[in-house]
Amino acid sequence: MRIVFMGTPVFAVPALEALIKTGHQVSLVVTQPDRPKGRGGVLSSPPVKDTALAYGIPVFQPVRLKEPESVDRIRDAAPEVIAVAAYGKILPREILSLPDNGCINIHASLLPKYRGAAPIQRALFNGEKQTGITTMLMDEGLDTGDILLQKATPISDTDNFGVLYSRLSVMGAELLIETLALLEEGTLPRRPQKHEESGIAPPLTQDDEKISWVKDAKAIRNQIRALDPSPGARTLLDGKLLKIWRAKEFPGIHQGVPGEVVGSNQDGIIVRTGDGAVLIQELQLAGSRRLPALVFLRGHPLPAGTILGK
RNA sequence: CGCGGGGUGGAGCAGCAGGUAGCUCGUCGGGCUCAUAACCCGAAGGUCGUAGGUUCAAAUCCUACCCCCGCAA
Repeated sequence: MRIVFMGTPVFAVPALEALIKTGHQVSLVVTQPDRPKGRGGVLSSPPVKDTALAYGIPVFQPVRLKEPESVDRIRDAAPEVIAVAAYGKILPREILSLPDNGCINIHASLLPKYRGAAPIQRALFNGEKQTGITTMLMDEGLDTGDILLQKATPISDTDNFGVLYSRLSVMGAELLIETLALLEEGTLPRRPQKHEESGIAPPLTQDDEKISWVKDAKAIRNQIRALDPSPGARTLLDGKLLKIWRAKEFPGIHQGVPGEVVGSNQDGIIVRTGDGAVLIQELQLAGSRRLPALVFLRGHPLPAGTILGK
């Protein structure tokens, strides 16, 4: 089919590549404008743009989608369907109504749960046992469109944000291809969401990154892995920023107050929480790199009684 | 020129009011132990990111550059 693809971060790259390799005609790639990134604010292009250019596909980076010029540019690409993956903006009605077959979005959750910007992180935060990918026919709401296809994946103990993100990214690409195949066959199912069962996955804030040691061990551990490898769960050591990258629950500890280092073993540093304890296995002090706990301890002794978070 | 921290033996750190470097771990050799991620004794290993400069003398002061990292966007 002739397709306009809209997407921005690395999550969307496998989907774009899958479209190309499956033989669809991607006539235009729409992505966010280049933005200053990182130290020094160097202008950098979205991953999807780099991919599109590598395949010689025209790229369009509108500041405002609603502008008539933006709409015209996309209309000129004559899409039979618009495929959207983590584009980063709500699509206005003008765009939604352009293709005959509508706009199909890849969303990284089993809708109607976890609508919104951070479905993967929120699912991890909440300790979900599974999540998945939904393709849906977009409407003007926030991830409220009719569901086309869904595919679930279990969340394992070793999954963190990075791992789950890339897994879902690939799953999303596969499900998009499948969705388009059924669309072409005319056998694509479609069902409205059960809105009464919906839930929102709002973007992460700095508060979400801060570890509250009075929470229970399981919640803290889930928070830590929801933020690995970016942006990291943070606490303080001696007033300095300390990021905790990897931890697990450590049962059998009853002494100490929340946030107190109660000891260490060959596997990590044991910290008391509001309920139970966690074993910190990987961490990073501001200015330094992330280190396995034991290596960290060589240069930064953490005697029992040290209180994290201040 | 967005703000800031840092580059020291294999690893993580200290030393930085200037006088050729120290700690923990690891490595190698030896000892002790039923045993050990334990302990004891000994050893190897560093042109202190790079290039200049100041000085009788620089890891320690100055300049430029490279690289790593945190924040903010």
